[in-house]
Amino acid sequence: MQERSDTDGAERGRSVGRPRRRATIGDVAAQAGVSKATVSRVMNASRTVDPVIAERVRQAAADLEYRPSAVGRSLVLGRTETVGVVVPDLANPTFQELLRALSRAAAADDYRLLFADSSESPREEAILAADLRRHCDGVVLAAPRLPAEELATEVERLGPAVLYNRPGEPGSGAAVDYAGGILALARHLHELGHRQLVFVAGPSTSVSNRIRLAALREFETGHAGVRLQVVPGGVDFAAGYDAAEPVLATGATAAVAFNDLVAMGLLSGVHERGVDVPGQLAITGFDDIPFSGYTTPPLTTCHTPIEAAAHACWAHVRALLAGEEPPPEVLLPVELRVRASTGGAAAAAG
Amino acid sequence: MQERSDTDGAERGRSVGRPRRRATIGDVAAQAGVSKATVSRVMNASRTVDPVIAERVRQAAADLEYRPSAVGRSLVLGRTETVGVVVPDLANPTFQELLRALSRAAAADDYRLLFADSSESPREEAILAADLRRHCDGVVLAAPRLPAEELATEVERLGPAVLYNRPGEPGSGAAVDYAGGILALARHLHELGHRQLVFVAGPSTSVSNRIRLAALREFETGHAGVRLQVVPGGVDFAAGYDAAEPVLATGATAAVAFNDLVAMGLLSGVHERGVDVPGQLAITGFDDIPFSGYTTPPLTTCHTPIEAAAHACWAHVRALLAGEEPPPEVLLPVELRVRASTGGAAAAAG
DNA sequence: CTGTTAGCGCGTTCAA
DNA sequence: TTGAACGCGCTAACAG
Repeated sequence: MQERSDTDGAERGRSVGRPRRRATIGDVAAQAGVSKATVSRVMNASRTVDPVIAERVRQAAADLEYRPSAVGRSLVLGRTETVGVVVPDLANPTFQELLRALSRAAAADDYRLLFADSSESPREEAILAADLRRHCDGVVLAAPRLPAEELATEVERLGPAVLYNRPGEPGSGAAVDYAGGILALARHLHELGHRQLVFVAGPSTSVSNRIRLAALREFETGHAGVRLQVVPGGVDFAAGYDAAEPVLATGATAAVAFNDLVAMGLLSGVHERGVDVPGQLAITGFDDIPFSGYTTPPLTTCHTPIEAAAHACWAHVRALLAGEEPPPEVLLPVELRVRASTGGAAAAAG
Repeated sequence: MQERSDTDGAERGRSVGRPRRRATIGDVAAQAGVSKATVSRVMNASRTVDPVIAERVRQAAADLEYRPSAVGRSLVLGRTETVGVVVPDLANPTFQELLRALSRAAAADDYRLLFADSSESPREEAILAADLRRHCDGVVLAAPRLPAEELATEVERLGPAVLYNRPGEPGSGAAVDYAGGILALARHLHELGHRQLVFVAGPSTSVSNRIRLAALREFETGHAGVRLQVVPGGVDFAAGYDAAEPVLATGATAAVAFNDLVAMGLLSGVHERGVDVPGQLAITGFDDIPFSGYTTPPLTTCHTPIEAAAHACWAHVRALLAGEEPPPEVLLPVELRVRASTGGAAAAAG
């Protein structure tokens, strides 16, 4: 009656803890009656081994549930077959897609990915990258927030390092054509008759934010009658939501948001204030995240080919790891997606 | 004039390729005029070392840009301080949040995460988990799709392995209370007068799908007059969108979707057919992903505490790695979020 | 075709 | 307090 449930505890411990030592190559060698070198050859599918012995080794490995240690292998080979990835914010669907696509590309070459999220902090970014790098063969820095000179130093120090969305900087693998995309959006709004524009900015640490802003300023100077104002924003839904009041205060008829998340937040914020979109305010986003087609109204935005970006970055990584000359930076073309948040579809039809 | 741009090529190669060998502990030892053991002690902040010598070592390390190799360290320590994570589909915001939170929890303990996406394939899942496991100290399997027996075998084989959303199975670290959540949704719909329900199912490989369905069936038997139908769905937006026709064909007045993504797709699909939500069809989701509050109408759903899930799973991992008895499985409470897609808010007010 | 040997980079005994 | 020696698990040279 007062017997403690030792059985339970033991069973549970056994099934989860597995205190028993994992088999090593030596154990398998002993069990199969061969040398470690032979086991190694069998495990690496070297053809220069007697089929009978090979089978014996495989049997021993199976019996002992032998799993070659990647650490031992990495040490002698001098490579881990692992690459690190640092993103500024995994909450952004853009970086999710990048991570996913990168992971698949890496897997196709029998590589794995170490992951880290810097939470938009440039300091964290450098620290995380250096930490990951110690454990793997190279790193991909997605839209790093570090200033150009520091970043160049980091890239140099890190060794194989590839940048995404840092066009023109050393180590750049691929970058979205933000200038082209923003110009397409601006032209689209201009054609619809908008002259008072407001840019809901991203973080000042974001290079792509500066590119967007510069493109808009250029558009402003190049088109008489166009006036551009700027309100601070951020990277996420909340930033856009909070920008609703400042945006409306500018009196602009069209808002260009840093990205789709900001645009969606702005949409929500102005809706609550009874503002009609696109009637009183047209809104555009950037990225064409999966949800942007299903807001109310659906969002006019720029589609960015993330999968192509991931493949370009991986090709760059792969070349560096192979000691080859990396391919030139890829400038990823964007595609305007006109939806109802600018009333563009109706205008185009009419 | 015809001079080739060798300078360019060389500079580029230098800044990216870094052919020169990375410094090892031996190099630092030689440079500082001490033994490798002393360098090791300094790098690991052992207090038993002369401050003057320690400083000399640090200087040498800085000069040589020495980065201790994690591989060498892992080999001798017998641990990598890395843990693997396998998710069925990173396109789902739920798993993004889990990965993010898990990553932060791991980082707090100076661990890193290896990442893999199984694309909903049970086979891939086992392969990826085994592969990751060779490179690290343990794995977290998020909502694995493997059947119970095979999964139990895998968990046993993998060694430190923790499951998310496989309640009651060996290795389970945390699981969302889907039964409780689905019942809350069903009761909510029942109170609003709905009797004809339709469940837009998830993948048959998903245990949490079976839990949802079982809970709904139980609700059906326990409440006279309630009729439950089931249509096949899936995990994403497209699955919900494609289910619009079958759902409408059932004649049900309320649809319970597998998750928020499916609910959003369904919403979009029935909208296109001119169906009023919630007037002609009430719709509920599950997970309360960030976008669910901003659809039109906003989605009634169940909020799941992903961060708590991640922390529970990490606590489990941490205990296993320390050789301690893991904490008991955590059943994560869900919270009903009533929004306009069921008209619940208005009904509650009226 | 197989075994022996050496060593990848590091932390940790044990002596001095 | 420091250094020499050893070994973690594995693969690559070389010899047989």
